[in-house]
Amino acid sequence: DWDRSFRTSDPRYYRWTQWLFLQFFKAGLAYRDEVAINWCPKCKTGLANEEVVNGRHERCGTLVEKRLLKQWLFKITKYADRLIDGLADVDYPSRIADQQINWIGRSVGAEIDFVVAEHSTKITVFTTRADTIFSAAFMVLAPEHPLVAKITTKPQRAAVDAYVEQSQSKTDLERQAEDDKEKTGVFTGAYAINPANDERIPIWIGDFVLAGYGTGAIFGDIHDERDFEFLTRYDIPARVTVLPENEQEAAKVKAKEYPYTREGVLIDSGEFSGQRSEVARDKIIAWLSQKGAAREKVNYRLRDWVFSRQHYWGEPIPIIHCPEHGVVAVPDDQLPVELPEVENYEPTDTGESPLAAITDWVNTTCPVCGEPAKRETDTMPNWAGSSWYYLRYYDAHNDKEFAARNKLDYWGAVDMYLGGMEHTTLHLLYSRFWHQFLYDQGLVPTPEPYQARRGQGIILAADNTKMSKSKGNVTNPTELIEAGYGADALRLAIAFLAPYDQTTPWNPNGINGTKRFLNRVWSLVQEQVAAAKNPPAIAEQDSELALASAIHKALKKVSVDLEEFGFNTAIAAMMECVNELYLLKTTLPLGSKVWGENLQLLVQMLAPFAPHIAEELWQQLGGEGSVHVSTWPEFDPKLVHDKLVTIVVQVNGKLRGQFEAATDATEASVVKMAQEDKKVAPHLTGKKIVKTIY
RNA sequence: GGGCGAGUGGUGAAAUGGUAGACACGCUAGCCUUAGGAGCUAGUGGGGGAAACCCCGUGGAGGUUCAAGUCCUCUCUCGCCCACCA
Repeated sequence: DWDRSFRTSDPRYYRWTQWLFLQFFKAGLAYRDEVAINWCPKCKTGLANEEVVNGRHERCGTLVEKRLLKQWLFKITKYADRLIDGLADVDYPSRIADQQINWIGRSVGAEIDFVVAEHSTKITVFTTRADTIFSAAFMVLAPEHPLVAKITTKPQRAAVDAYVEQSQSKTDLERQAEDDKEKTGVFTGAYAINPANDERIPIWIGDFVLAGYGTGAIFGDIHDERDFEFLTRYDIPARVTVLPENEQEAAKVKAKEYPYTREGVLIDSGEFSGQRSEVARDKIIAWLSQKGAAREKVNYRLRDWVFSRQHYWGEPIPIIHCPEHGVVAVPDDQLPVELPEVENYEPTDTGESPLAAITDWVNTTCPVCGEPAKRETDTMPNWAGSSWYYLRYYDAHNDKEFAARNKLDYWGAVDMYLGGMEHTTLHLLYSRFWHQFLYDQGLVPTPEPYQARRGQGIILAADNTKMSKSKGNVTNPTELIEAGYGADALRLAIAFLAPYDQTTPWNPNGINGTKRFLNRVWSLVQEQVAAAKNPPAIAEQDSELALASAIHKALKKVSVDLEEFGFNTAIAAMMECVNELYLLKTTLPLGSKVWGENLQLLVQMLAPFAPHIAEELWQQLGGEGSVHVSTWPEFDPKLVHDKLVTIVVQVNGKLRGQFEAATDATEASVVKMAQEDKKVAPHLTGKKIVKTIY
C-alpha cells in the first residue's frame, strides 16, 4: 500500500524516533556514561558491540580501537531475560532464537568479595564455579580495574604502570591470545584474603581479564584452562579441590598434569569436602553469603547498547545540556530537532560530532530555565529509526502520535517478518528490545513485535562467496531482465533455486529453465484460446478426469508448500503438472470449456510466483477482474487420489518387483498379486513366507 | 574452545522410516528449421550384460528395523555465528 510509505530520514518520521528516545530517557533506560567504547578510525564514530565483528567494524572492515568517551547508552541489559524468555512465545527458527540466546549469554553464578590484605578495600569477583573457591590460588584484575593503582605496592609500580599502558594501546584483537600466544600479566605486590579459608593469594593484573564483563576481576585456580595456563607460566602455587570419580583420572588431576574443569567430588574444602561439586556450589554461596562475602549473581555477555554516533547523518539526540539543570529533554512540542543545513558533514577525529562546530545550532536555551544552554551533538545510529518502523505502517501519516492506539490494536504484531540472518543480533534484537519497552510503557498492545520470523538464505556468487558490490561479483537483475528474461522468469529462478532459507550459489543458467517453463505455459494458453473459437465436439471423460487430477494434485502441493515457504518444490509441482498437460493435450484436444477452467486454476497457482504473465493469461482465459484478487482455489480431495497405485514389493528387504493395483483393492488381493508377480514369484519358490507386511 | 546447521549424480536440488535422485540446469543423440544461443522427442548415478535382468550406491564405521538418505552411537569434513565472558 504505497499510501503508507515513508522515510525514516524524514523529520516527520524521526520526530517520533526522537520522541520514543525520550520515553527511554524518562524511564532511565537511556543514560550517559563515560565508557571505553569501540571506535572506528575510518568512519570516525563510536560503535555498538553488535557492530564489531572479529574486531572490525561490520560496515567498512576497519580494525576497531578503544576510546574513552562520554556516550549515550541504552540499558538493553535490563531486558536480557525478557529478550530470552520472549522467544518462547514467538515462532522463530531455532537457529535465530539460539543465536540471540547465545549472544545475550546468560550466566548464573555468584559474586564473591575478597578483602585486600593491609587495606580496607574489598575486591569483588564473579564466578560460575563457587565450588572451587577453596582452590583459589591468585586473583587477576583487568588492567582498567579502578583499584589497580590503589593496591599496587611501590616496588611493583613501575612494572604495573608499564603493563597497563601497553595493554591500553592494544586493540581488542591484539589482546586476544591466539593459540600460540601466552597470557601475560604482572604482579601488583598486593594480596587478597580468600573468604573461604582466609588464605593469602597474590593479586595480579592481566589483560585476558575483561574490564567490561562481570566485575573485571577473577580468582584463578587449577580448575580452569586459562587460569591453569596463567599459573603455570608464572609458577603460582595451586591446589586441587575437585576430583573426577575415575581413580586413574583422579591421580593425574592430583599430579596437576592438566586443568580439571568438569564437575566432580570436592576435597580439601573444609566442611564441603566429599560433596558433589554441582551440589556444593549453591551451599558454598549460601555459606559465604551468611558471612556477608558473597551473593548470587547473573551476568550477561550482552552489553548495554552504545547509542551515540559522531556522524552528521543521524537523528539528533533530542537533549539539551544546561549548566544549571544538567541533561534536559527537549520538550515534545519542540520536536523534531532537525539536522541543520551544513557546508561540511565530514566526521571529525576528535570524538565530537560535526554538529558541534555549528554554533548557531548548538547554542540554544534551556527548556527549564530559559538560560543559555547547548544541544547534544551526538546523533543516533541507523538502528534507531528501524527499531520501530513496522509500527508506523499502521498509521504512517499521524502527526499527533507515533501511531494511534486503535490502529496499533487493530493490526497487532507483525504476522510474518522476513529478513536476513545478519540482522539476528542487530536489528532484530534491537527492535525486540524497543518493542518490549514500549509494551511496558503501555504504548503498544503486544509484548513481542513479530509473531513469526523467517530468514532468507543468501545467494552466493559463482565463486561461492557472498555477492557484494564491493567485491564486484554481483549478478545485476536488471541485466537479466534487459537480456530478455523478464521479471517473472527471474523471480521464478530465484525461488526455484533452493529452499527459501538456504544459502546457495546463483546458477546463471537456471533462468533458462524457468523462462522455458513460462513459455510452455504461455503457448498452452495461446493454443487453448485459439482452439476455443471452434471447440472440439468430442470430450473423453477419462482424459478430462486425468486433466483435473493433474491440476488438483499440483494445486494441493502448491497450497501446502506456500504456507511452509517451500517455493522451490511448489514450482517443481507446477512444472510437473505442465509436463503432464502437454502429454494430455495429445489425447484431449484443447479448446474445451474443461481445458479453459483447468488452465485458469493453473494460472491462479502461478500468480504469486509469476504475477505479470499470470495476470495477462488470466484475462486471455476470460477470468474476472485481477487474478491477484481472485479467491485462492481449493483443491478437490477426490481428484488428488489416483485410481491406480504403484505397489512396490520387497522380499527379504530387497526390491523385487512392482505393479499397479486399484487404490481400493483389498489387502488380500494385493498380497496375492504380489506373490504371483512374475518378478517376485521366483524369489519365493522353494521358500516359506514367514511374515507379510502390507 | 562454545553454539547452530549441512554433507545425496557433472551442477542446483527432491524424498510423512516404504520404488533414492522428483523438478530443473548441463550434456548426448535424433527430428524440425535458411539458421539456432529457438522448439520438439529420446537418453543421462556407477559397474556388468546382446537383452531380460543382476550387483553397488545418499562423507566414513557400527547399530535398531521386514525395510534407513531419514532413527540411534561413534567419527571425519565443510559452512555460519560467537569467543580469554571467568
